[in-house]
Amino acid sequence: MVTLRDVARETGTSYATVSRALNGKSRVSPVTQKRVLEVARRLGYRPNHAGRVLQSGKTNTIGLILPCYGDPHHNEVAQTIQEEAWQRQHELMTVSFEMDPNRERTCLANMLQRKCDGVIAYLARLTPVEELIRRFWEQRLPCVVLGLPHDVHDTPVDGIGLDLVAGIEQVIEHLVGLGHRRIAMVVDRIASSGSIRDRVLLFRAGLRRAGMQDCSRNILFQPSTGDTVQDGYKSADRLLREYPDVTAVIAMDDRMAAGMIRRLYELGRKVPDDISIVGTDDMWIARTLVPSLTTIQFSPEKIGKTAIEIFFDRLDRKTWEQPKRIVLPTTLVVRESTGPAKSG
Amino acid sequence: MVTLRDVARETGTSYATVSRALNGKSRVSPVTQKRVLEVARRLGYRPNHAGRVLQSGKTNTIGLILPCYGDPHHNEVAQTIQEEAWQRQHELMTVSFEMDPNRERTCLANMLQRKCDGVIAYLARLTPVEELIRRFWEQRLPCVVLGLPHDVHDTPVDGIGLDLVAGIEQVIEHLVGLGHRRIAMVVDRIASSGSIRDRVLLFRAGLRRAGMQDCSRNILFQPSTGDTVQDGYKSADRLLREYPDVTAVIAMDDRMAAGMIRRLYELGRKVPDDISIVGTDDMWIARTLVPSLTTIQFSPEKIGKTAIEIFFDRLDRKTWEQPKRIVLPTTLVVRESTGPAKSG
DNA sequence: ACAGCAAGTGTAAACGTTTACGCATCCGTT
DNA sequence: AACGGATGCGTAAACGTTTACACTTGCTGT
Repeated sequence: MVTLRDVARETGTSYATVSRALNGKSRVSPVTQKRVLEVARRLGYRPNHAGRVLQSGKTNTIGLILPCYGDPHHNEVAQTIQEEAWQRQHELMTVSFEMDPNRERTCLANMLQRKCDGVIAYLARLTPVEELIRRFWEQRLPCVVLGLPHDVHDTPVDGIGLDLVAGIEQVIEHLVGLGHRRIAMVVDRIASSGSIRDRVLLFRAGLRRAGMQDCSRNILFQPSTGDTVQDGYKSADRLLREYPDVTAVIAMDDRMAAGMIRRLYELGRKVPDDISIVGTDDMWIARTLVPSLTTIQFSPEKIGKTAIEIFFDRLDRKTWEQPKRIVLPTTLVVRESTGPAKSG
Repeated sequence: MVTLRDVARETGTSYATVSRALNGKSRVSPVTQKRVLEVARRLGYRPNHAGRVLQSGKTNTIGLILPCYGDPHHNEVAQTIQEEAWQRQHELMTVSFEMDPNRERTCLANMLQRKCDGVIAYLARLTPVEELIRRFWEQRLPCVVLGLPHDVHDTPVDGIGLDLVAGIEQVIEHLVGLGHRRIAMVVDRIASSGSIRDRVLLFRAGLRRAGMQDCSRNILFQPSTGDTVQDGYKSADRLLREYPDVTAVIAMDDRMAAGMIRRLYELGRKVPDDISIVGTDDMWIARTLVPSLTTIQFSPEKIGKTAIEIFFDRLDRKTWEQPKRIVLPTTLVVRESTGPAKSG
């Protein structure tokens, strides 16, 4: 491994000068600088990250914590964040806890060891990691939680929520307008995102508000196999068996909807003629499926950009008085998978 | 920030003892250890990663470099790698260069600063980063390249390739057996994976071997929008216009195939009745689409596990004589998107 | 009773950087 | 001619760890 000292020896200067020449923050004579740069390149010098971090306290790295690789919506958010981070000369490093609460804790704890300057995270649930979250705040480390569930108004943490109230309201309105009266929601038992629990609650509230009874029975909990599509596939069978009179379904996300549509197709049920399906997240697949999916859209760009904004605001030590909470709007995108309720 | 010294002061010992107590590698009296652990917990001590790395030279982290978040196949591989890494007490940190050759270089260069113990990487092309790759080898840092293109037999690097020769052979055989004589391949102009170029070459060779003429015209290069599905969507229009007599298409990957199928559906063309489509990668979407996709399957588990195996083999300084190259088999999964060629 | 050994702990050095401080040197001004 | 300031660079300290080494105990075996 080539160090500053090696470069210094070869150049005939002190290693302080080499450091200065390479960083360009302090004054060095042009002649020396040129020589240093040349020697450094020739020797293949790379600054040691650990040494640099230890000294400067800055990693120039943002940690992104995801519940799983493979959620297209999260990936799109990651992409935006990556883009913004890159523009501000920061690196993005992503870790996934694969829906394992254990690993979720570990990931957060790891980040507290100063592996990065702060964190942006989708978390499954907040309460089990609240203590860790508090640490971030106390140590003045930026921590932005995405898809913030409603049950954590007291934890001191920045977050970006989604206006699910409005979103679900719109869906129900849309479906009711199409004549649907018996609507169900299909959900993974191990929810990938913290907001799933909220979705269930809000769905119930929405149904009640729309004047439908028997709301509590309208949630189909599908045991999770770890493969959301598969869960959707299986839930279609259960739906037909256990909720035979339902005419419209809201799926936890678009992957689940995709699995359901596939199974319904195999079983000879037509979407939306026999049953209407609404997805969530507006993943790329929603536009592509046949039929294309009616879905609740959250703008990944907006989420990513807002997250980065809050992050760098904190990083620049602006203020640490109050947690920032931003709620982003949702849009219902109507496509082919919803239609008039089957009469009868 | 709480350091070893803080804990030592509070415990009334030296910081060396604290370190020993916490790591448990050296002998400490049970009494002291217990007290140290308790104080450490009370103060909320977290070992500083940079300090630890600087001293020990070990990061216990594997770097995973991907061309983009959002490729489902890569994500599945990432998942397996994550799993294996976790079992061996290593963390996985993922970075994506979003198909930007510039960032690709930067990512690799960053990893050379010892941010992690080594790297597993999908690279777009090897030649532009060959110099960096060589550095890994020289510094005895594990570097496993996935989806290894065929043109880099001389670079000293470990790699896992896929038996595309056999894969494409099988596809052509399958299609020819169904009576197809005019087959095209559709490809992104900016290929996401290094092996795309190979796929094109091997496809041509395969056609030639199968006795078809005019092979050179059978590749449709679709300018990339960065959204592979969109590219597939657009390429369907071009295909019908520019290659009207083609009866079967091999798509660069399943997302592209999905886009094509969607567009063909909108244009009233039936798959596979009017045109057969073959995908690549066997992403989750392949099983879910209507019609489900005939596709070339690479086992993500196998790729991930093999990569990890090679990685840790290197890490334990076994041998550094020769690059390891492993070629994994491919399987053709026949589903609904291919059928008999339309006669006439 | 004393050598020898093991267990437990403290001291100090190292890992590779950045940067405050201080010392030369050089130039321009009086 | 002498002085002041700017410029360039070397010295040293610091960041938080781990660990080799040495030192004190207390114990065993002769």
